[in-house]
Amino acid sequence: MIVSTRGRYALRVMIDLAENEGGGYIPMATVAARQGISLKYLEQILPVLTKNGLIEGVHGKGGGYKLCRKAEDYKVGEILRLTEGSLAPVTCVDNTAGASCPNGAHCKNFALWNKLNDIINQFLFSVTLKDVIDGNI
Amino acid sequence: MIVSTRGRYALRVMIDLAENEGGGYIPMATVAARQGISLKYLEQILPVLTKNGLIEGVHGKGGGYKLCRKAEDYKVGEILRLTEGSLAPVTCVDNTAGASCPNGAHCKNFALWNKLNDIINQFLFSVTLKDVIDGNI
DNA sequence: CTATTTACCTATTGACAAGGTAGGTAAATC
DNA sequence: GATTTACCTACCTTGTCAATAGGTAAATAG
Repeated sequence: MIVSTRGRYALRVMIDLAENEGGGYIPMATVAARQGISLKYLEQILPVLTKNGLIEGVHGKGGGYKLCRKAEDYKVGEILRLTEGSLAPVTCVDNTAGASCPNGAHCKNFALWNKLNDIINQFLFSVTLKDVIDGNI
Repeated sequence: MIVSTRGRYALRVMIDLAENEGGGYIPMATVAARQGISLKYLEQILPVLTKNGLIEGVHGKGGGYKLCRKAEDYKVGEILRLTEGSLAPVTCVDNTAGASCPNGAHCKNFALWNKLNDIINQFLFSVTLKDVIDGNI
C-alpha cells in the first residue's frame, strides 16, 4: 500500500473542511463525528498539516480548524506526502530516510522504479482538492 | 510500499534467467549466489511463477529453471502481480481479498484511487522484461 | 477568576505482514 | 544408490498500522 488510513483520513478531513467552511473554525470532534473517524486518531494525524501551513488550528471555545487556502490551491499529493511521510512505491526510490538504493546506478531495475515513482507523483500533484470535491478526475 | 522484496527479487531472477539462458536449465542456487539473495527465500517466492506458466522447473541433476517465453513476451506487471498478490496502491481498490470498498459509489475519493490504480497498472503492464534488460524505460 | 472548550502531546497496545531461517520430502539424473 | 535439484511446511524476529488512553496547555464565555 502506498496510501494508508493516515493519508486517506487526512484527505477526507480536508474535503470536509472545504465543504463545510463558513468563515469560522470547525472543531475536529464535529468532523470526526461526520466522517465516522476516531477523534483521537485524527488528532495525531493533523499536526503535520498545521505545522506545514495547510490548515490553521485555534484553541478554546469557538476554536477548531480552518483551511488556509482555497480548495483549488491544494494538490492532493501535498496532503498525502505530509501525512504518509513518503509516497515511494518501492524502497529503492524512497529518499525520506536517506534509504534510496546506493546501488541504483548499476541496477537494471532502478530506472523502472524511478519512472513508476515519477508517474505516481505527476498524477497526485496534478489533482487539486477541488478536483476531488467536484469529481473532476 | 507497492512492491516488496518478493516482487523485486522475482524480477531480478527473471532478468538473470533471461540474460544467462543457453538452452539448458539454471539451478536456483546459481541465481541466488549471482544475485546475492537467500536461496531459501527465493524458493518460496518462485512456485507461483511456475504454477502460472512463466518459468519451468525441472528436478534432479542438470535441472533448474528456464523461461517459458522470450523476454519481450513478459510484462513486468504480470511478474509483480503474481509474486506480490496485489499491486493496489490503497485498500479501497484492492479486489484480491474481496476487500474493495463497499462504499465506493458514494465516496468522493474512490474515483481518485481508481485512477491512480489504473495509471500504475497501465505503466507496469506496458513494460516488458526485455525493456528492463535493455534499459528501454 | 473560574469553568469549559478546544487543540495538542506522549505512551501503550493488539494485530498483522515483511523478510527471512530451518528442516524436511519428492523427483530426476549419474 | 548417491547426489542433485525443486518443492513444501513451519517457525521466528522485527517493524508498522490503526487505534486507544490519558493527559497538558491555550483560549474563550460567563
